Amino acid sequence: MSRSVEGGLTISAVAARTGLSVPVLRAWEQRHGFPTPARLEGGHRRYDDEDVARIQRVLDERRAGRSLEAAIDIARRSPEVVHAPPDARLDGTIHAGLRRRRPDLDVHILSRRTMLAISHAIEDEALAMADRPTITGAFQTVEAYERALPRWRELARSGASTVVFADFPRSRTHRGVHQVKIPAGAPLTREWAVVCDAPRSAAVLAGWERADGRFEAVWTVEPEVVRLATDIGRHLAATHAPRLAVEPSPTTLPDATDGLRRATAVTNRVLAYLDRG
Amino acid sequence: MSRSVEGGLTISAVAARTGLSVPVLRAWEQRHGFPTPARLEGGHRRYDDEDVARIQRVLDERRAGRSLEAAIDIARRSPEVVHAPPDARLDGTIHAGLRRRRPDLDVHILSRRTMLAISHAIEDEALAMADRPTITGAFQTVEAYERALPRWRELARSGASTVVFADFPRSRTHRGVHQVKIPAGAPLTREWAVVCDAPRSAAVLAGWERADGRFEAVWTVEPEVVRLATDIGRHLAATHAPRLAVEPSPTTLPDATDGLRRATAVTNRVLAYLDRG
DNA sequence: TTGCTCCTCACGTCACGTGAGGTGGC
DNA sequence: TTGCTCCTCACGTCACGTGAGGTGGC
Repeated sequence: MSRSVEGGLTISAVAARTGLSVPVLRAWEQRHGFPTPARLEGGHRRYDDEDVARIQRVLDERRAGRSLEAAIDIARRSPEVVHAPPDARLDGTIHAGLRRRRPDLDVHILSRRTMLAISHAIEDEALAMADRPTITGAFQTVEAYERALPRWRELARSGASTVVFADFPRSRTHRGVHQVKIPAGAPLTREWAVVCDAPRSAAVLAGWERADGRFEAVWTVEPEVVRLATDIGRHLAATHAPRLAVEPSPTTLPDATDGLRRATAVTNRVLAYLDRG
Repeated sequence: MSRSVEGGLTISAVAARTGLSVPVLRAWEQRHGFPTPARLEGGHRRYDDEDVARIQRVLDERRAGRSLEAAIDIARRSPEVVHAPPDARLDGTIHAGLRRRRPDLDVHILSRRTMLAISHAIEDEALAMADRPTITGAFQTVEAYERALPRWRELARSGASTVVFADFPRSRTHRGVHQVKIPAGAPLTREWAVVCDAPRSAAVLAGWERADGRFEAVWTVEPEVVRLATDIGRHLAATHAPRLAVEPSPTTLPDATDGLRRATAVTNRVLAYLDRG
């Protein structure tokens, strides 16, 4: 667990947080050239958080029956997550936090109507799968939250943990929902986000409202991004409402192999909503 | 290659068409219980086309670095493809052929506007990936085809093979595009379909127009379904224009592991079109 | 009948984690 | 100094394909 003066992680620190043994880390490097940590002058390895994230990815793929070689190949190609320390000014919203760490995500300009369709699609999918999702929502105003309330009551009932942001008069936990008050003028006043983090129904939509009323948004079902969004939401809740006992993020990552089904399912729900309205 | 009187495939026939050896087929069955062919009274195995399709799926997953056990698990869970002989009356359109063989596909009622958005999204993705797609399109009328012509010229240039159905005056191959004349009154006069079959940009949309002007449609990026749609398209072309020298379907299946990226990419393109219009 | 298929037993190779054993930097 | 890390060499197990060897149904 010790961090060296130079800021890198020792091999035993990486072993501890990945569950691998020290010899395995060395064997992987020798046999597959992965990971390739920095070296001190004396030859000692120093890993960074990026290495750890990629190792976790390898372990996910191995659990899904992939050979070590194939899993490493996939982890190597997976986009880089920027590990920056949380910064209240830079990560004021889920959207901003995602974009800062995942510059590869495509951003889309979406109308309010489309935002609503995607939000409903994600919520429906979570309700349909009923796999105890960890739910996060950013609503701008209490009125917006109240319009969503019937659905969100149901979500909270079926879910493991629910956090919502809006301009509540004060932060509190009500009927199992952690309501976080957005301070006046905070970036969160412009955020519209829905995050569902569960093994079989993971999806995230996060956007901010521009002056013209349209939204700059990202959405995806990638497990790593969904988890990142959940983490950012937890962090924001802890910042703005430190006294709420918000549960930590789930320990297991959503199922990557199920992503195709989820993406198609969510999309079809979105299309149905847009086509109907 | 020999089919027995009972209609099943012998072990050597299956070996020949999958590329596996006969001992391997027996070893898989003994060690993993897959496949489990029917047995003649004397104990000889008899496989069916479904077994062959699932074996192909296992081989795809193995190529993607999956262990034999994991690959078999996936193939076991993959939905059944109904192997029915092609029937001109029942498979008069790509949509009908897909639904007959894949009853598990979700059907959606979509407006003309949404159909157009999905079609454009699939075409854009094929152009963006530029991985020599095999393209199939059903346009109802020559006017509809002509509206799409600029895009489809470009698709045909970048693609390996292009087939389009419309009420052309006659079937012919023009500038590398196989134009198939739809006979008056054929079910194809109501079909709207776009199929892009390529390793990294596979997707299919297939719908038929109802009396109210809306479409009953399926869309997906699943490799097996895309390939099925291409096959049905080839078969329809051969039926309606036997003299055109239409190339056979590609030999390699689209990349299953890339499905998530494709699904998200196509969806985002669809949303962009819908939001814009 | 010929050639195919049945079965069991066993082997060979490769992937991958683990451990020993002696060394030097942190 | 203590404990950690370095390295190489090697082993053990498991997954998986292949082959032999004798048999009986197609």
